[in-house]
Amino acid sequence: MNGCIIAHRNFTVIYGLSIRGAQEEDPPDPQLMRLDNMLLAEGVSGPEKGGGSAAAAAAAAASGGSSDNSIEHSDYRAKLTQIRQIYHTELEKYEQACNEFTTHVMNLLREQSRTRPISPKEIERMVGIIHRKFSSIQMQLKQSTCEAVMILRSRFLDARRKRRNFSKQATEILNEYFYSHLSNPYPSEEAKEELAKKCSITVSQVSNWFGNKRIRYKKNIGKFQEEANLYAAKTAVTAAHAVAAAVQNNQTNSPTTPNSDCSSGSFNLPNSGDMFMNMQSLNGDSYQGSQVGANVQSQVDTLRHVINQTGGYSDGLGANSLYSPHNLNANGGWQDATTPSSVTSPTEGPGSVHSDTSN
DNA sequence: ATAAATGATTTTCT
DNA sequence: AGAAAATCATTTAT
Repeated sequence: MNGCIIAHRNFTVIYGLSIRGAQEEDPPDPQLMRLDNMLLAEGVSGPEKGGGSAAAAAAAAASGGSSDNSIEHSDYRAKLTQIRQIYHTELEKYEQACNEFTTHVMNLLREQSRTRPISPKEIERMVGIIHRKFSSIQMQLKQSTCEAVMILRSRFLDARRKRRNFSKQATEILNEYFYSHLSNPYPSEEAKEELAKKCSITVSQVSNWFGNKRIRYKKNIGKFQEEANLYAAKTAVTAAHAVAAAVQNNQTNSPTTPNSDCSSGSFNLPNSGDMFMNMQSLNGDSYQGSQVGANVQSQVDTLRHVINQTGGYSDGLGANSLYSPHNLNANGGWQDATTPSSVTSPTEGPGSVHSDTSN
């Protein structure tokens, strides 16, 4: 009666068009087909799997110690076999009841046929009605079984339920990368692999982390200022060295370093982009131009925090870190530093600014 | 015990 | 495909 199909749309998507049955039902009910496919795929309605239940039960009953993966998996399998048993016994019961009922009705009709002529059409019609009724009951059984299996799956297979925080050093590494690439915190696939290796997590976990970090940083920048300063200071030394080296290398012609007053937060990406282009143009040799630009850009990011921090100087008193969301454009997205916004399609403008996150 | 932080998933948008 | 946004379920801090 309820909508297990609606509640778990994923499964309908998964099982909707997978297995082509050898026998096609006359009424090709798509819902019934989905249920059948799913039950088959989950091993509920498939072959009986002889020692499956015994093995699972034994494994489950073996030891109740650590919360390891194998224990949970066996537990899952035990419950699945339990569901399957219930399903099969119920199905058998329904089948038996159906047969008994039909024979009963047939007997009744036969008795009546003595007093009244009964056409075979009528008998057929009655049988059809009975079968339809019982098949609808069967479908309800299948549906509730599907629901149970899905609940079981979500109970055991949802990674959200066994989430563990990353190690301290892993978050350290990730934060370092994030805040030193604050203007464009989108690590490439290679960078993601590198980070995953360093943190001993998977690449998709790195992607998850950056997705969460970006959205949460953007949503409440004030909450992350402390952290930003901390990690900027942490990489300050190396960043300073690198920038110094880069500047020295590029100062063959002394670009007079105008160093516009971008002290209190008006440090926008367009500036960085110009800087990058200038350097590229005056560098002469265009090789690795993008790389140098990116490096300098990241250094600028880290240095910005250092400047803000050292500018405050009074470390016990003011602590008024008041720099603005420099890296975010008006729409609330990170500005793309790599694509210099070519003139081809200026379709989007600063339309609606409704970003007032006051929680 | 409740709120905040956090990792993972799902949905929506591009 | 990949990211943003919303949401979920757990861990951690208060």
